[in-house]
Amino acid sequence: MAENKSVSETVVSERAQHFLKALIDRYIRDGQPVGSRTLAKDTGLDLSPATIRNVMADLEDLGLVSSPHTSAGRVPTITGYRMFLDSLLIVQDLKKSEVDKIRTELMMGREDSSDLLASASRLLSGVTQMAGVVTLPRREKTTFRQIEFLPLSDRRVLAILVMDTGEVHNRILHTHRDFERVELEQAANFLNHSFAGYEMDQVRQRLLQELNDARDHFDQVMTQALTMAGEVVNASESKEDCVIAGQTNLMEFAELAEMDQLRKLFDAFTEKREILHLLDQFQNADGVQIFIGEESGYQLLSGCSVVTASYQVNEEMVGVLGVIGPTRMNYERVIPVVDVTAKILSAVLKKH
Amino acid sequence: MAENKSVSETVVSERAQHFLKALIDRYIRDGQPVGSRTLAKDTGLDLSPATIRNVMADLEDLGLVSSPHTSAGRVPTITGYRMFLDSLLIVQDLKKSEVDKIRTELMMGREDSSDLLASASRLLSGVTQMAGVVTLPRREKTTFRQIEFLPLSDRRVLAILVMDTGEVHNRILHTHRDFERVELEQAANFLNHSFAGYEMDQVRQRLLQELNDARDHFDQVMTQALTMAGEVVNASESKEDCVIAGQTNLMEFAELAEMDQLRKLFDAFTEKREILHLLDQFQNADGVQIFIGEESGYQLLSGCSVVTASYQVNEEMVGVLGVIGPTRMNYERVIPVVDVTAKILSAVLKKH
DNA sequence: AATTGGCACTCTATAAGTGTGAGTGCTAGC
DNA sequence: GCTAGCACTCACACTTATAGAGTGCCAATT
Repeated sequence: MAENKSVSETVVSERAQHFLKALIDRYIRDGQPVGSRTLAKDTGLDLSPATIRNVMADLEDLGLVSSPHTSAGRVPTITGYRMFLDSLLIVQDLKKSEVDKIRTELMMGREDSSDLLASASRLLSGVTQMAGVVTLPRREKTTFRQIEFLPLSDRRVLAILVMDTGEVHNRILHTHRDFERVELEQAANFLNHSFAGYEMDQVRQRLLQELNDARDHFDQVMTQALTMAGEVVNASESKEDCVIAGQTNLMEFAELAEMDQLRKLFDAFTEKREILHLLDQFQNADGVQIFIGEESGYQLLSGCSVVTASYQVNEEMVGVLGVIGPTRMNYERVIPVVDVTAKILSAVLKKH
Repeated sequence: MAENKSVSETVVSERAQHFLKALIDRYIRDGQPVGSRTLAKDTGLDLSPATIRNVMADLEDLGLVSSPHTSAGRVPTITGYRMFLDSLLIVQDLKKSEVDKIRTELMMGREDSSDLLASASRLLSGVTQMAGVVTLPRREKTTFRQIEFLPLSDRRVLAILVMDTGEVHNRILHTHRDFERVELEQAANFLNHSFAGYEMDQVRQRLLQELNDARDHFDQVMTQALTMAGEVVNASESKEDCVIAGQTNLMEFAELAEMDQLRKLFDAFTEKREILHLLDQFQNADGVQIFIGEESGYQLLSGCSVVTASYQVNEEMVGVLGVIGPTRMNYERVIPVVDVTAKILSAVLKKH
């Protein structure tokens, strides 16, 4: 029995792991440092507090738990959480009734796909009581379905771009002369034939090529059409890229009580860039990913965790959805919720 | 000199008013109860604290100021604020440079009118360091310009509604059969001829009439067209109706430090209904309106004030814009900012 | 060798007491 | 009508005391 506690190998005895899990479970429950007495009662094993203390000391040496001060209980560290998440946590499936609730909620007559994503976000936040977030399908991965131009008055043209996800973008373009309806229709026809079914980044590239060609041939109409198309494609690019819901839920958590941090977080939610950047990393990961705020120096998210899963359209992962909440969150519940939501969302998006 | 202090008439002596103004100015400055000594120094008059105390006692009897506890200075009451705002406050015009800043900011190449409103909201919040809010033009007041239908695949039609404000709404409709492009064009043509230039509530009414007529004549195509139009018109109705920016600025204010209240406020911002209802009251008021949170039992806004002005399109007041912040705000500055922004926004909207 | 009881020690959180300063109200005098 | 003076009040900051939770370590037990 001369195993574990070996030099620098992070081998943690079976029993110690059990205690770590018990501690984290408890800490997640009531958010206060867990003492040896409490823990002794929590685990099924009939051990005295003193024994637990010894084990805790070992865990502390390994950097898995720490105490805020000498006479307080123990609190999991980031690495403690990591171990918990990676190997200790066993998530069971969501209850059928809950799955159904999510499904009906998402099915409910959403016509527009951006409505759908927004309601997925709201759903996530509602079910978990934390902040829900859904990235819109990445432009590069979505495919072009259709473009149309409508003449308005006074040298203005309304350009409409439809993606295969059902997203619609429109933009009013100012042109240097009036266009006839037929002209615009022709232009749209051409563009639709050339580009339908291509992914947006290909579309953008080919748009440029064709534009050069058309210029070379002094083809005015075509040049104009391509320019207009380029404009609306680029505009669709810069649109807001994720939907966040239920931010205010985060105000309830004691660990985020500091106005200052909370404000920074909320500002990031409005700005969205950073959040998006963060989520994009998980774009191509399979299954549920968990990210603990401190892990990557994002001090913005210190005290927070992000639980994500990506969703698909046409077998291709196009977006990420998830939940942002305090690191001390109920993962057992949140993980399956995120997982199921991603799957259902993919299913709903597919058949539309 | 047996004037003021008369029975129930709220006659406040010239001098007392002067002190009230000085007190509020000071209170707005540093947010703490103002004592007689401080006030004595603040006013130009060379009076002793004791004299001031007497006057303050009078003001307190009139309910214009109050002290949090016996040995604290005085704080304005709601009625005190009201008097201050109604008759004591003199706002001077904004500096030319600031006006220019607002103008350029709003002019800056916004194509889309909803972009424009959003950036007005951001502008308001940026300049005042509080929350900015702009209601979208009221549907009933905006006029119908154009509607178009585009055939998508699989019995779906994209309906596009353009208003005279430049707003564009679109919606994917599911129909019970496929439509030819020409059919849809005819339908759109008809609708455009019949409704262009009418206000949206008229459009909705007449849509219903025509629908009945068409049903009576068993005119299938027309019925379908009118139904589709009705659908997109109604959808445009239910869209989110105001743009709020810079909410997080409110987190800085000590009087809103209570998480609980702040959360309710933020929730109201996301929900928007209540805010909208509040702002709609000022729709037709001329010039800058100021609303003190407590005044109307909206406990949601207790501790807050709302400064608004309405903006116009085609000589008609269609929307409201303004700023939400703590009652203890710098009105001298905020009022002209709101005023000017409303005027410039109207101007920008006009010539588009 | 693992477990346990006992004990001294540490540190927090809470309450209770203490001064100090800002500010008031009142009264008498200018 | 204004002011100086004075007694009084109250919040706030500071100190001190106390209780409680929990630890670490050691010696005893199994």
